[in-house]
Amino acid sequence: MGTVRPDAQRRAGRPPQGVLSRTRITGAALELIDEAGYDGLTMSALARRLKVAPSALYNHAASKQEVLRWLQDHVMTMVDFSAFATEPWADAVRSWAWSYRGVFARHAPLVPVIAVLPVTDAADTLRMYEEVARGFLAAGWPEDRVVPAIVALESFIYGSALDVSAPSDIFDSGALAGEFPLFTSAVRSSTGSGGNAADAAFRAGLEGLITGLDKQLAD
Amino acid sequence: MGTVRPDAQRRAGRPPQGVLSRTRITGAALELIDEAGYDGLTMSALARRLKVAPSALYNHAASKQEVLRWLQDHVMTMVDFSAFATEPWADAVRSWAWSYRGVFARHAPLVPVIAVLPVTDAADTLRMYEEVARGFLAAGWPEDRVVPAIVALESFIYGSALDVSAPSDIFDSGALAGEFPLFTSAVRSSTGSGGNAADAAFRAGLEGLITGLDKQLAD
DNA sequence: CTCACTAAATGAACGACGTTCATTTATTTC
DNA sequence: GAAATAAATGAACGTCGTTCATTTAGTGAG
Repeated sequence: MGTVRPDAQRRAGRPPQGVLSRTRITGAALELIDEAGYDGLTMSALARRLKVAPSALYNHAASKQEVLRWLQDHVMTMVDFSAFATEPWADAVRSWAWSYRGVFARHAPLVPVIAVLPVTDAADTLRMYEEVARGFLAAGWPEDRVVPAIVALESFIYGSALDVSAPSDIFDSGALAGEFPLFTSAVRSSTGSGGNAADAAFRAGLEGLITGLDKQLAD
Repeated sequence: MGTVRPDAQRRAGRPPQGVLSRTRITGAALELIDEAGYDGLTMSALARRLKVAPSALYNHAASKQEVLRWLQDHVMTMVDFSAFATEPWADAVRSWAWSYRGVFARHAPLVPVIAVLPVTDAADTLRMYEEVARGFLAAGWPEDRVVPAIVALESFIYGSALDVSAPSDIFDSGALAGEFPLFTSAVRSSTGSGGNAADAAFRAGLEGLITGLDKQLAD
């Protein structure tokens, strides 16, 4: 009897073929974030986009935290670490770090999530670490110093990713400028020289880290 | 007629002497965090501790965000930057950075707040920046490179503070260990050598940054 | 083939949280 | 002394993450 109603609401009960999956949820979450930012990423909005009731999500993800974990692992695939296979260590680190920061600057709210979340079962994330570790070892790093060095670089990268999303006038001392003349003047003279402030800080720190770590290796 | 009832509930209307203030709200928030962590820091819990209705808080703070801003500024006073007045640049940076990281490791949830929040009207925060800037200038840093260097150090410090609050088994590759042998082995050999993993990474990165930045200055 | 079991959807409901608003009372200002 | 402002109460709201009973479809054992 009933004709097919394409946009009709789904009846209750298990649908003929699966509607949801980790992949589809992660994809929808990414689209949502691009359109509405992380504030727009709510379980309801996610469900709406997937044309599903919010509670249906909980048949696949145990919590919103888990969705964020999937997201983090997926976002990690956007980081370009290919240079470790071809370039010398310093160049590879430089290219990897810029890519890494760029990706997470657009996903700053994930940073606190990542930093605290175990990497277990995050295959894509582990893939990156494996290749980066290979690059360090190939450059002659002793095995026991590889992970601390990577963690140090990552800490800098995460902090810098947060810094990118800061407003450009973050250091505006406002009415208190008179009380803090040295700093106020230094802020002016660094922004005055053109170019993005966050980029300048990242470049300075990254180059410092690269030469500093390299020097540690020589000792 | 009515005897004084010390623990009686307050009547509506403005009380004879002020009950709330920025200082008292910030203090109560800190106590609350110490006892119940940042998850326990809700406007209701804050109000309860101050023996006040939740809505009363909004006569003083425009939002919870503003309370966090106060908190951030207050927490900043716990950072010890006194070494800039007495020690040589590298030693001062080292001592400041360790203190800074230590403080914010205990206040990791503030990190994303800080990184995005303008410093305007945060007098205590500006006080620190002023003194740090003075130290850099005294060490011969050109004015236009002071702020990028400070921001680079801060980015590293914030990222490292997040790292401290990560679980120690964050790099446990679990069932996937077989697929990523180099990284898995490197993780084992770095944790095996005793000592705190986060501390080792922070030390490596900080020393790298200090020598790297110092070298940039020489050029 | 059938029957139990499991997977996956709906929709109603909950509790917590941040926040707003009308109201009341005290203090400050003119 | 009157008017304006500051600061409290208490009720209410909307959103969000999450749970649960219910319904339906696929799956596997005998």
